[in-house]
Amino acid sequence: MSGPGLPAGEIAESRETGSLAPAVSRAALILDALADGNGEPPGPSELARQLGLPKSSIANICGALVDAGLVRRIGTGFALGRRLAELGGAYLATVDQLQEFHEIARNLPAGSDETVQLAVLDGLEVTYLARHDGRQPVHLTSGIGRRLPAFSTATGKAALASLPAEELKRRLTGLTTLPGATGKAHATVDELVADLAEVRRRGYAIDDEQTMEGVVCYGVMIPSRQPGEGPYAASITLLKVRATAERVPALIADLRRLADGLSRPIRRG
Amino acid sequence: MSGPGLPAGEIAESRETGSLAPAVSRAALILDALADGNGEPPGPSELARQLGLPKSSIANICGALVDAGLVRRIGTGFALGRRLAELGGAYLATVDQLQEFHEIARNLPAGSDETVQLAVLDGLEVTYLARHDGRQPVHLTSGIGRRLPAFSTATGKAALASLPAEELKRRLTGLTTLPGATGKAHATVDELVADLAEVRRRGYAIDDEQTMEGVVCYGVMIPSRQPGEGPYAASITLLKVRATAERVPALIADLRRLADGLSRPIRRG
DNA sequence: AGCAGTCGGCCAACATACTGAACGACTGGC
DNA sequence: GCCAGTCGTTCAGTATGTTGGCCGACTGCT
Repeated sequence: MSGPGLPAGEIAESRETGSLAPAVSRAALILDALADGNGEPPGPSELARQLGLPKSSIANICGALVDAGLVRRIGTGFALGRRLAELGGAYLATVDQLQEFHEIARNLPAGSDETVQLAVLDGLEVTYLARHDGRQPVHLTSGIGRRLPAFSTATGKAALASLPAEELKRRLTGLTTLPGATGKAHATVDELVADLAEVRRRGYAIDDEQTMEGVVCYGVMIPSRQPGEGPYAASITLLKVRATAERVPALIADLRRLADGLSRPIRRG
Repeated sequence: MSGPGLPAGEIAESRETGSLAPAVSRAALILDALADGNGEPPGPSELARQLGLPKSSIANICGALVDAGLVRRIGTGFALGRRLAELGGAYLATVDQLQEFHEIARNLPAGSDETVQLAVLDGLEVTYLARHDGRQPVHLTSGIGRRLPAFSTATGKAALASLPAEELKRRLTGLTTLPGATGKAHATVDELVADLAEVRRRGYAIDDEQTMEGVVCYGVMIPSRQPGEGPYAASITLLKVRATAERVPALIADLRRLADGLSRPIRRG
């Protein structure tokens, strides 16, 4: 989840500057750092080094986070706490398309056998919100809450292609090469823009082994019912050997069905 | 999720007192309030009234939370944000029994057809961490991250029964009647203690229509591998009409298998 | 064992984040 | 169409949260 390493102190400054509640912004940075951490739970000193913040402040904020259940203590170190699972679940409960997604995905004629996912675009990344596990023995999926680059996933490209040209340009300003490009993924912004034009023309996005070798994804954009939420996208993931000439059109039709079902009815304003 | 209403101002004081980073504690209170909210997204005034805190402070903290992605703006109101789903997912990823749970639950001879859940005990409540959806058409489950009282659920009672007598007594001090008791659920602490003794003797907990009419749950305790984490518990949920004399022993055996599988191997210290 | 390096936790002085009141805009009712 | 009530936002003074330094304890090396 972590990006390329920034010099200590800069990462904190980048979001903390001018906040009206610095302690809260710092707490968020701490949570992000704990979410990235893979090894042993870091203590106050380790966190202070990573974030470029005073050791005492870290200790104070972590103490408050522990009291709130957002962070738990492991020995003298810190790790994410239970209440985050609860709050994450509460957030997902506010996405009213979620339950309909599961209902519809279960009944798709072709797609119900495969892995179907729902994601939301945020800047240049997508966050996966729901997953329908098909009946295939191999599960090729990202977990709920996983964050992936938008430009190398079918969901991300479908969502990016739906943005107004100006908005897309704004999000790409300052970038010429795309970070973390490996294998078949796009390496430059120009390649991405050309692909997105193709997506708009075709009506759906294709991730042909860009995320993982031997795996293809098809994605369509789904308009959000909730104001202020970036566009959603749904995708079907399957092994490339299963993506036969007769199956793919059926899957695309299923994605259209899913998009229709999640777009139409509006239950609350 | 919300308890009985406290007078405005008291709920905030109850956790904020003496915090070394008040803004962070207040931010956690705001998140909890947003998680409880069912209606329209509340604005600063509404939140200030609920929590008994100054309106300006709420606005400042919410601004920082929005910048961090933990909260999103809907018009002039606030709702939980995307990053909570990511952090919740990151927390679940630290529970290394989770993936094994899914693997084992899928292969249980009898239980794989039913709804199998994994929960963690926290005080007098349980938080559901994972769910295996059986092949039964009706899904009778709480969502991931849902919080329920420990004394009326099979998971909660299995976990409570595993606590040392002193620890259990400590958590129950000050209580004589159990809040929110309806229908067949225990109404008094004495009833609960007697039931827990029965659970210890029997080896597993039973929720016989205490949570929902027509639905029974069987639960077993699962020791935690992670220091500082309360005991876990697994349960199998099914319609009472399906809980026949030949099926129940098989389900109990499956729960034992699940508990064994999640207890034994330790991969990281 | 002895020492050096680092750890987490604590305290008082300072800078700063918090807050109460006032502002402009809006909605609904008499 | 006017007024009352409530909304969200802004601003300056002060209380308060932040912080650098210090302490005691621990671990790993020589």
